Amino acid sequence: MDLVVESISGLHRTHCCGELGTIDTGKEVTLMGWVHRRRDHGGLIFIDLRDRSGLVQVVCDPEAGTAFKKAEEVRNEYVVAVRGNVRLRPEGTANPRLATGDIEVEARELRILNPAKTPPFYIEDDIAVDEALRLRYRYLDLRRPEMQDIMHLRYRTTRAIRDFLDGRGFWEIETPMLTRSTPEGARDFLVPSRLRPGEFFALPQSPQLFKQILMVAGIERYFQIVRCFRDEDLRADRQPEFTQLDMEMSFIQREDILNLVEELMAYVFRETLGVEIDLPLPRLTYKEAITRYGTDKPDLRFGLEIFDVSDVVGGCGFKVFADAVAKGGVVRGLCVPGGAGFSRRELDELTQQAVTSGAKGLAWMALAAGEIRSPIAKFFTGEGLQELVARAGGREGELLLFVADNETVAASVLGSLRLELGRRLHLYDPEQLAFTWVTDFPLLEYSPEEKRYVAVHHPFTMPMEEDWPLLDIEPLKVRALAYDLVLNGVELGGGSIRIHRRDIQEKMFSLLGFSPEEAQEKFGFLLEAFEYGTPPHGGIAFGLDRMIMLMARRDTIRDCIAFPKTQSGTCLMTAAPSTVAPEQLLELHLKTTARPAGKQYSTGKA
RNA sequence: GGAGCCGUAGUGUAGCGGUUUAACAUGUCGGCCUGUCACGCCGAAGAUCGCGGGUUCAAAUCCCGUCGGCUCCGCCA
Repeated sequence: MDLVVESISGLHRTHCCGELGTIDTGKEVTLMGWVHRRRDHGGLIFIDLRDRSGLVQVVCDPEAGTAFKKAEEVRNEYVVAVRGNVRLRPEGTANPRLATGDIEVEARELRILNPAKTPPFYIEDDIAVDEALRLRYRYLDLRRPEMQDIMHLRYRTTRAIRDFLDGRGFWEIETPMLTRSTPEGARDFLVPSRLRPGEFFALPQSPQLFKQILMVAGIERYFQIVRCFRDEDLRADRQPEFTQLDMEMSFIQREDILNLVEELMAYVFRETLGVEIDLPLPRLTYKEAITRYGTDKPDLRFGLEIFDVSDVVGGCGFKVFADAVAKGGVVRGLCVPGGAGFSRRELDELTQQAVTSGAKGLAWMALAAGEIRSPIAKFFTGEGLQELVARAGGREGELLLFVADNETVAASVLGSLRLELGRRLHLYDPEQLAFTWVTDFPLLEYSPEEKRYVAVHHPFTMPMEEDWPLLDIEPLKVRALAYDLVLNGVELGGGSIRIHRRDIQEKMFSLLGFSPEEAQEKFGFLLEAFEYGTPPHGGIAFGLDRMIMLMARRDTIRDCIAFPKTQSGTCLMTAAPSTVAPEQLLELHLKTTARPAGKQYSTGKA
């Protein structure tokens, strides 16, 4: 029998598959969806019909006539309409693993609305399939329930954000996608102007300048859920286009923003996940975070804090430690529970990781029963050893790890070891949500490449008032009114109180090495706006994709974006980017110096 | 720009110099089957081992290059 594709006409969907239950017994329903699976018993055919809401079993009996005939033709992922009656399943055939497992739909009419090719992978959760294939066939990947759940979670999250902010008097305002390239920050994506030969727009890295100008404009409370673009290399949690929740408020101070954001987070997590977040959220200063956790985005799901023994090893017999302290560095370490039992190989791996992240070496002491095993124990007196162990807080069965270096290196090495050990030793509950604020970031850091100071946050960040006197003396010691929100070791977002005073802004530019002319050239429109009555203001921006990633417990934001790019910045479904017709380039007054050679985006198979 | 891992029927894997006509599972196709739900049973088809070059009597297997995917460093105010 030739496959007959039929019209939807005359049929109206009455229910969704997943919402049917025993309460619907006896009703005539019309369902539309995809054939999830077909079980053909020769004289009886079962079809699991799937739509966005779930699955329901459809039974086709030979007595149903043409419906049975058509059920024989149907294959996986065919799009069909079924009209029939809901009935309780016969005694003993209910399926408790299926939400609709107590009932089934007895097909009276079956229409094949569209056939389908056999998909390259299963349309179900937990598939083990090459991600490239999923991206090539993203529309099939997105049919899988777990992906639909994430897309739905994302929608529910943005809806909750809008609800909350609307209730707090925020207005959502759109800002341009075609804007001006600005210095500082990431590499811009450029868009050539056809009407202005040789000139370019840039896609926004964030709406930063526009939202500040909206404050000058008297909007007072602005937010936007907005696409941002940064032409930098990709990571599991970084895409060239990503979505920010961007906010800005006038007439507020830091506390106002932190409090508001905490309530926002509590609201969103309650509404979407049903999770209660304890407020207020913990706060760490940047300095505390670096000292205790070795990073400015600490994972507070577990302790394993860094200790400092610099003052007790100053004059010790172990030259590596003593020299580090003498040169103004530090000796810090970790006290690893259960680590005394680590094998030689495990210690080598940790050492390797320490070296990879910048350490010159890793010293260790295993606090075994009644003895201390350590290659460096011999450099210490018995008393010195006791003091060291005591200061590290080491107890029997534990392993002490030491890094001696300058403060920056020691922090980053121990920070990465801490994370690795946390993972290895299962020191935390993966289900836990540990938020923390990190505040008081430095205003500036020195860039050896550019041989000048650069803004840690951005050039419009307000220095803390009590540090203003340091601006001229020790700029690197100036703290900023900048803050990050961190969740489980992931930077969710960051913001600052902005400079609204001209004199401070000028000081900032001069510290960054901009002459007044350069500042005018680069940010003139903003500076001009600031001359017309700028309210004190500040704001914050969140990476929505990362937030969804953590809420959905995924390892990459690619799973939280409907159509993401690969690590090399391409789209495997559309094969973007691509070459364009020579006429297009001509219109844009462009000539390329390169020609992409033998580009191939298929997965290698036809 | 750099480091590492991966690439074998549609899919997931095995094979890692020679008893291989490249194996297994699953999917696909055909037949049988009236209570299955990862249905079952029988049968069949399906792979230029990502691509190019080299070493060798002999390469899926070793080497080099290249393309693609992933992780990380640099980069990401």
